[in-house]
Amino acid sequence: MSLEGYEQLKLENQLCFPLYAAAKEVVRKYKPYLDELDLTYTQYITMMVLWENESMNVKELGSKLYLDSGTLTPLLKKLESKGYITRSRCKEDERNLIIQITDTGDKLKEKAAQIPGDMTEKWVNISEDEIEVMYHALYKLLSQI
Amino acid sequence: MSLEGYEQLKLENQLCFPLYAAAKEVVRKYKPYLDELDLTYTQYITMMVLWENESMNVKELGSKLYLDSGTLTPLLKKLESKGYITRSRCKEDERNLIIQITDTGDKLKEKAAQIPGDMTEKWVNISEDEIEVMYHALYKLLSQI
DNA sequence: TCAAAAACGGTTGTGCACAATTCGATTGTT
DNA sequence: AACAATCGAATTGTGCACAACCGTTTTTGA
Repeated sequence: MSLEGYEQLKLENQLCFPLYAAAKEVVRKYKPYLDELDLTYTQYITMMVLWENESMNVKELGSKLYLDSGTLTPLLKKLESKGYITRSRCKEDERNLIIQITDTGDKLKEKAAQIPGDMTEKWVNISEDEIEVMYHALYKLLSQI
Repeated sequence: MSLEGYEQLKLENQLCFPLYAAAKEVVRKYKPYLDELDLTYTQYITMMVLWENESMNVKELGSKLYLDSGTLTPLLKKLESKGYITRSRCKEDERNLIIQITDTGDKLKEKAAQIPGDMTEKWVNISEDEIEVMYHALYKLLSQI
């Protein structure tokens, strides 16, 4: 151990590290619930966008999810093979791939509806105020990209 | 679109999603700085633990980083091949693998020392109070695992 | 004492993430 | 009309993350 100092390089003095670790842990907590829907977390948030918008192209989906085609292309092919969505080229502009939710995919919404409630029960000890502050700070951070 | 409702299933009503997305974006912001050290973000936080503790086994490292051997084993082999650490079995208990930082690895600390400062400049618009609240809420969340 | 259990790290397989590049379709400009 | 630039998605390659399982070493307890 060389002398002292370098306080700023300690894990405990970073905000970024608990952000990174907590995000992973929260995703992990979702797993048992999502297993029942045969969805991963990333597939789940993709379905969330599609439950609100029956039809979107990959670009729009990516901008809402902060994901690019390198992540979405294989993921969407998996959702298609599960029968939850369809993938088809746009007639007016063949560059666009139109993602549409199927009836099967839409029905999943009913089973998924209880998940957010089950999950918030896990955020014990974290007050409404804290959640509010975090929500706004995180979106501020996301807006700066 | 089936009727209305399902408010809880909207992306914008989730705390988990901005947490997941912001964590990724922050890691991405580190990349240009870490490229200069030939480190990825996960390798960087691993080195941070080792800059504070010259010698640790994989288990201890994992519990500090919230990572398991499936992630750490290949990562540590890469750090070894870069010459930043050494890997050797513990004589007293052959089950343990001792990770030790090398002189080269320790020197990296000097170059890394400016990164936290460079990064905090990017958290513009987020107040000290908000950072404080987030820090404690995230660790509360991590403690509940 | 000695077999069962636990601990530790490694391996395998799946699924993201993301940078960089490629490819075909479309648009803008001359 | 022609062609360069742009756009949207796909592809390639690297590096996590994590569950599930395995092999070896150590500890435990009947």
